[in-house]
Amino acid sequence: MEYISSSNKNIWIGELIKGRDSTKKLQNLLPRKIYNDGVLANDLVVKILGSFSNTLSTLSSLGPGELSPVISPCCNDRALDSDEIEKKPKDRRGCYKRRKTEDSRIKIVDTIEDEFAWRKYGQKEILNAKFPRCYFRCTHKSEGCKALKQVQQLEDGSEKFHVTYLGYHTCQNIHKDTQMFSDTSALKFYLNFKDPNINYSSPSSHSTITNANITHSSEREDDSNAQSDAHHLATSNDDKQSIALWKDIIGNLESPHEDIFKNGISVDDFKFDENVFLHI
DNA sequence: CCTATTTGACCGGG
DNA sequence: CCCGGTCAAATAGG
Repeated sequence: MEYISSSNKNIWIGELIKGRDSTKKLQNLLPRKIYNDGVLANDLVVKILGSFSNTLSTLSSLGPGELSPVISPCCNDRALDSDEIEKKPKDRRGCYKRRKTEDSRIKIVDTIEDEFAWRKYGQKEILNAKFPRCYFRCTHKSEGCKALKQVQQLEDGSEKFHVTYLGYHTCQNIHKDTQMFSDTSALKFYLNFKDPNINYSSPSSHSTITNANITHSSEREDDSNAQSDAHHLATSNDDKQSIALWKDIIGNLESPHEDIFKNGISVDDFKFDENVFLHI
């Protein structure tokens, strides 16, 4: 297996960013509601974006020499001596990489419900915040889907929630069909939020949000996720421009920079998340 | 049995 | 070392 060098890595990242940005432009060019064999064109674009984003975030977090199969130290079943008590907590050092904060979409909504199925994996008290922050990951993580979601209730008494989406869904069957909560109180009970009537000392809640798109949507949940409303921006469908973008994207994938693959890495070494180009 | 949630421990960036 | 993000054992519930 080939090792990654820092120069190679930058080339890879550059190519991926070009592909991702072209895909975003293409998404804005796509007319709404293009179906082919029941597949919505924008859904495909979203999946492509997801693959770009996930690959970029994975690649960005890798250091030199980490391209080959990543084996975390904690996952090595080092031989446990018999005198090593089983209750000893595991050494989890190096177990997880923190994800870059890029590609986050922030929304202010009045329900944490959206069309995706999420599984809660954590909750934290945040310093100087009245309400805890809840952490969710996609239910289909086992399929390799890296989408995450963070939820925190606003402190302005508006009963709204600050939701941050991180990463994109790459899973199949991403749309869930049922509503989990019928009303806000059940939802708040579920989230285990503190009683908003109690006075907690909370300094000026500054809202400096960087590196993210902010969307205020007070109406319904149907645009609570960037993946479903991104094509709102679609205005023109300039076919020539569209074709050029496709060529740009596919070209990036099929004939990558010579330097990338000259060291014995072949395209066969890559396994794409989905066969997104089959229908195109 | 299985899957989902809870919750304190753990990790790592700043 | 602090704080926020994640892990994973214990627990809940179908």
